[in-house]
Amino acid sequence: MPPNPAMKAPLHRPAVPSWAEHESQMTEPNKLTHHGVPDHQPASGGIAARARAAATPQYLAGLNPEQREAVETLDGPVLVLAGAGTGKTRVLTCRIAHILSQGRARPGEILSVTFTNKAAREMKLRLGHMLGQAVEGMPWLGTFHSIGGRILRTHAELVQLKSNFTVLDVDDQVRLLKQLLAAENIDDKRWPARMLAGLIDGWKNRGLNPAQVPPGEAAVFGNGKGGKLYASYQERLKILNAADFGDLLLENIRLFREHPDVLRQYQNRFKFILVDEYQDTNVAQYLWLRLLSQAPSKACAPPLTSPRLRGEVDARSASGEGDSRQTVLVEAPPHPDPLPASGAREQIAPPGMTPAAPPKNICCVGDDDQSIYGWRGAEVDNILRFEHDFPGAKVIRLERNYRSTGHILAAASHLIAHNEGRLGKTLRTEDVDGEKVTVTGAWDSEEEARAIGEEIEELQRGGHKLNDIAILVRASFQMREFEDRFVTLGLPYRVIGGPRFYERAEIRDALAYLRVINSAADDLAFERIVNVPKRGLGDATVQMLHDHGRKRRIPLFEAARAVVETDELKPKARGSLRDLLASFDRWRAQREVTSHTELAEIVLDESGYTEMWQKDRSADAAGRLENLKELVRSMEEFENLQGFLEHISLVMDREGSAEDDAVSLMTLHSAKGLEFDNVFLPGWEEGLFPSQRTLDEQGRAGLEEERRLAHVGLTRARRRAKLYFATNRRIHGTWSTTIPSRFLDELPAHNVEITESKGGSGWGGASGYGPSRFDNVESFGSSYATPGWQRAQANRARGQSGRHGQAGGGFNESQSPFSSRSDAGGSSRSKRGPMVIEGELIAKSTGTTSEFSLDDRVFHQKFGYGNIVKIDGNKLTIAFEKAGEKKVVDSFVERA
DNA sequence: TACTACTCCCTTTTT
DNA sequence: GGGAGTAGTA
Repeated sequence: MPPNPAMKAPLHRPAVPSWAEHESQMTEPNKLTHHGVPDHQPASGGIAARARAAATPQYLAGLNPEQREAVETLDGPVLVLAGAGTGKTRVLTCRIAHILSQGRARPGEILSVTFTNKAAREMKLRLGHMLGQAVEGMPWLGTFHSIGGRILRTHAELVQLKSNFTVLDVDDQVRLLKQLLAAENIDDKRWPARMLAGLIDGWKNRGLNPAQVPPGEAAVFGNGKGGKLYASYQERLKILNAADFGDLLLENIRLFREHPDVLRQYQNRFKFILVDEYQDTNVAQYLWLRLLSQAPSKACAPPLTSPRLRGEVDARSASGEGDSRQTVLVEAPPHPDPLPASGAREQIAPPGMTPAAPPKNICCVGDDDQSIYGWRGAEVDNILRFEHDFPGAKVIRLERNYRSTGHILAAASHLIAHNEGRLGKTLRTEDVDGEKVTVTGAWDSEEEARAIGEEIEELQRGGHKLNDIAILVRASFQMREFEDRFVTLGLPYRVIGGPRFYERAEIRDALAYLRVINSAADDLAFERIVNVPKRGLGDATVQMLHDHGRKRRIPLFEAARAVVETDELKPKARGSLRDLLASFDRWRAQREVTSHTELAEIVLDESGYTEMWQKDRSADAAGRLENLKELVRSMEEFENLQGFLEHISLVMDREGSAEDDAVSLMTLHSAKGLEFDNVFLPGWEEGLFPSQRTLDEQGRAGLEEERRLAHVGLTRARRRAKLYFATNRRIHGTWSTTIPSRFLDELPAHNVEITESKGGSGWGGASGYGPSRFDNVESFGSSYATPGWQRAQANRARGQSGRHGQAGGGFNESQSPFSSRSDAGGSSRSKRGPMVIEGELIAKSTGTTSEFSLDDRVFHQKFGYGNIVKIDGNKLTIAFEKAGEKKVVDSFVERA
């Protein structure tokens, strides 16, 4: 099964100016007529124009008045406050269609930015439906980072980079910082590189280069060396011809500031700017947008040499004078930071900006109530003060919700109304009231998972698709319990989020090989793979190469070349290093004559990398090999190695296949933008949700962000929203008693139903929900009628489990599908059911004997390889090489 | 150099 | 409870 079918289609192609050829066609009026977009006469008023006005174009037909206004208001700044489920993406795409069909701009003149590749892809897809192939020609529709990166590559020399610069991922970043810490003799125990990476990232998010970081802030790290480290990190990046994610924007801003002519070029190009999820923009993104959204300089002084504008930028980006922070617009929450909360913001957008340089046709779409990324630098403030920043802005509110039923919407609205820092929208629906939002208490988190599992099976029995069901958790550690439970039930599920494809070790290793081939100066890549697979080139060797490299100011690869000519290394190390260098020389030569995909295969093969995983006995080795194949496959999308590498780190992401019917399990954060008929929201407890840590660190602002998160969670639901809280939860390994979340109390009683859970024991009346006993337990028992049982049977027949064929089913005595006899209601929660009963059940239920025999070697998705030590019907006892001895039903293993 | 044993810490996550 | 990362030893 292809683990990742979605990967093939949506990868960006290298930014070839494919539109150039098409652009001329765009001037022909009728080019867009097919696919429903009406023809137009460019700008030539008269009869045609009136005719056009009379006939409502098809793409406008389905819009409500507010949406339509948002689409048709093309001139001047527009802020669209689009509540959850009000048709935000639709407005954005229609607006683009409108601009094009009105002949107001060509595709290459529209800048349209999103945060995620997924959102960009979605927009391209929808535009594709509206306009036909024309979207191929939306070259400037993409994420902030990919567009920033693209601009940066075109002008790389101006910011001391080469156009083939590498984009570093967090891992590379940390490794580089570790080296710098070592060079400065800073104890990386006390001052972890990861922390510094976080700080630098934060500074970059705020648009601060090393010189602009307020001294006080820079000093908190490494005994005052934080600023210096940031500076030397930036220097190192230039030497390595590399940029990190933050640089893609920050260096772009620098480019624009230092080269007004370049800026002007882009200002001239972009006639229209559209921004998705504006509430999530950080300061750097704001600055970047501000620069681009100035009218080109013909009417006024070049924007960035204008003292006023420079003042703005500097104020915004805190030039170290101490007055560095933007004030929080709507009533500053208690802030630990003692910075003066004065009018820094006031200088940012002096009202006088407009007359000389009217802002562009910029349209930002967002929802302040869905701002949930404050902790990583997003400034809700940006959206809260849009009208101030863009004088004359038109604000359009989309409040008609087309997603959820009345009760759900009322609950969500009532909840979010407890926030003070908001622009205020009231979502309304014409839908029926539907079912009330339910709140259910469970004795502990295990029982919560059991109860939700039950409800899901109930829904399934009622004909609901698993694809229409989602469980949204606050923190990812909550997922395990559900996974365990679903494995037990044999309920198919998929985890959304988690490590991205290109973050996986095997993918990064493979990429590192290719990076070294592409650029011998890529020290970080070289270091990553020099001893992977093991070649006897350990720390000592690498350290020596570093010393050499530093001394002579040459990259590690060159240093290695020099060192093998000496006898500084032991013969063994020297030999294997020489082999490695020779391999790279060979691969580089082959690059000229073979395709990049072929080359990748050759490299993975000859380096021994594939072999390393083939020999690996751990359970995920097979998946890793599969991922490597997928990587090679995905390379076909690109023209050459260079193009592939340029885009891979920005654009590669993983989409679980939506083909199989499965329950979705994800965090609330990753649920933003999605919707499901049935949404389960477990873990509504004080400390977990709202998160205690957020409360401690961010005070009321944090609480409000948590509340927005709750709002996001609720508004994901179309028909049913089911909240849960547990009285006892295991946090960091220890059980602690919890109280229901304050958010539950903030829900309107009228729209909420407190359901008596079916089992478990009391959660005190602390929340006002009253005591309840969970004593009706039998429903959790193993019933042959449950979908779970039937699925288990089916799985057995098919010989696979529910999770994308990845993490396997299988169980040991603590998580057997048949041992789930709840002993809830008591405080003693013995996890394991009586084995004897289990055995009987299995013997009775399956009746078959195993096709395996003693001592067979088998493979299990979750536990890896092992040998069968005991057979009991279809139940095998297997001694796994890594996981130890487990009891597993035979259908979960295959012969190795 | 490589493997094991111990310690530490423990939201959220995109690019 | 467990994963990751480090220190210590074969």
